[in-house]
Amino acid sequence: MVEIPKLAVAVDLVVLTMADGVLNLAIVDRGIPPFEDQPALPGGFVLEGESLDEAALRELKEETGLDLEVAHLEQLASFGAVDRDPRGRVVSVAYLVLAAELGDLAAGSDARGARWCPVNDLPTLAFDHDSIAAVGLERAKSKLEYTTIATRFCPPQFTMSELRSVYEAAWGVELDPRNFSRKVLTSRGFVEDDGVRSGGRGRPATLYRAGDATSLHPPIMRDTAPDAP
Amino acid sequence: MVEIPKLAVAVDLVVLTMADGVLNLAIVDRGIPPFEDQPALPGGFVLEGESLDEAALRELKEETGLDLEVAHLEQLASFGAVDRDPRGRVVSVAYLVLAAELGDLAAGSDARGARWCPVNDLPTLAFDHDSIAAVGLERAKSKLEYTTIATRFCPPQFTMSELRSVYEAAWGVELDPRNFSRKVLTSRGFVEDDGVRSGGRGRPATLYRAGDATSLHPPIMRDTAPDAP
DNA sequence: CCAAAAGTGTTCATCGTACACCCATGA
DNA sequence: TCATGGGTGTACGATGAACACTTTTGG
Repeated sequence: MVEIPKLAVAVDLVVLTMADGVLNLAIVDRGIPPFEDQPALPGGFVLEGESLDEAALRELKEETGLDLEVAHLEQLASFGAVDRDPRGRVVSVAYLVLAAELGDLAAGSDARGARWCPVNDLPTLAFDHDSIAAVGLERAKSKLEYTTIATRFCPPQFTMSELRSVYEAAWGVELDPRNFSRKVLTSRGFVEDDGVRSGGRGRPATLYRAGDATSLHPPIMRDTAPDAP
Repeated sequence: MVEIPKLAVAVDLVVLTMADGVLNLAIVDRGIPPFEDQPALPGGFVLEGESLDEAALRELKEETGLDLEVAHLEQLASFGAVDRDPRGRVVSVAYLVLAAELGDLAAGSDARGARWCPVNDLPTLAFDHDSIAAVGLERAKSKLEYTTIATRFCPPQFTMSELRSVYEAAWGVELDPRNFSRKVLTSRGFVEDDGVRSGGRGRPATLYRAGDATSLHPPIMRDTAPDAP
């Protein structure tokens, strides 16, 4: 058999959470070259004995302390430009992680620090991580339309307002609370009743938890801007 | 710096075409172990000096003679189970290729033969290629809904019936020719007028060519089966 | 003139949107 | 009882499905 070229394979994580009414991205400050001290996505190399998903889970745990109980993880895309890493040839498999609001991040092994950053105010990231983050953001926005992942941005119990604010923050629009509520409640399996929350001003809100359904039919469509005239 | 593990990286191609009114998948018969003589997806290892996309294009050219003039190519997903290849650790980046009807396939370097196979009558494939093919098929079906890729299954000039038959074959449904025509023609940029074809029985059909648009708003939705009662 | 294929017009149910209105609580 | 937030009912325009009907060719 001819010789098989071998390449370094990394996983990079686009970790999104909802905090203070805006989407936030997890960022680490690199503690080692290349791009030392520059912000980047959390991630690391895939080891020989682990699958891609296992590597993503391990990095997720190491960098954010999250596990799958509270987060949604899915593969995003792979990035393999020859010169994307100055150290040499590295193929990166990007993952998308969605989670409810978390505490502060603890810096991982080769990171100087880790923090949340509002997606509308992102710094320039190392490597091609700007592109990767952009792909992840767009995927998250578009999956809100036809899946129930919005519930993954919410705590186990949430109100209709909280769920709606996920859509509003991600899409940058205002949605009619009444029509939104109806749409969610008539989508079988999107949410289940789970008690009532009193304590705030105004009428107590019904609490919901995520339902069994993963896809939405019909979708909740955002008005993607039609072509310019 | 700590040592970086290196892995073999392959690209595998899910090449779909429309022939005889059904979707067909490109299959090669392996000429070398492992899985010698078994059917598999076309593909091969990524070389050190080429990007993932370049590797996919190269394999596409080698295995089918296609180039991007006539085909649509997009990344599908990456597969990285530790034991997916008996030779050792191989991460595979799968690509989806859509093309109009092509001639016969020429077997590539390490393939004994290559052929088209109707997707409803697929043999068991080597490695985890069954899963990869399934993901590719599902992706193609679902992209018909909200993108204009259906035109990629058609020759440069096509009739409305031909375009409709793409949807009917992929989804296994019958669509009303009149409503379908209206929907396509009112989606700006989906198709452009391109003459008339006479010669068959009946009224001559208008010819169309692919338009500029890539996404459809609103989508053409298939009735995904609602949850069982 | 008839069959076959392409395309138009019309009707009706359904869905999204906008918004008036009612409900339940804390201060 | 008022302000505040939560939720229902209703009217209207847009969209999709079903299908009668016209148009244009070949035999």
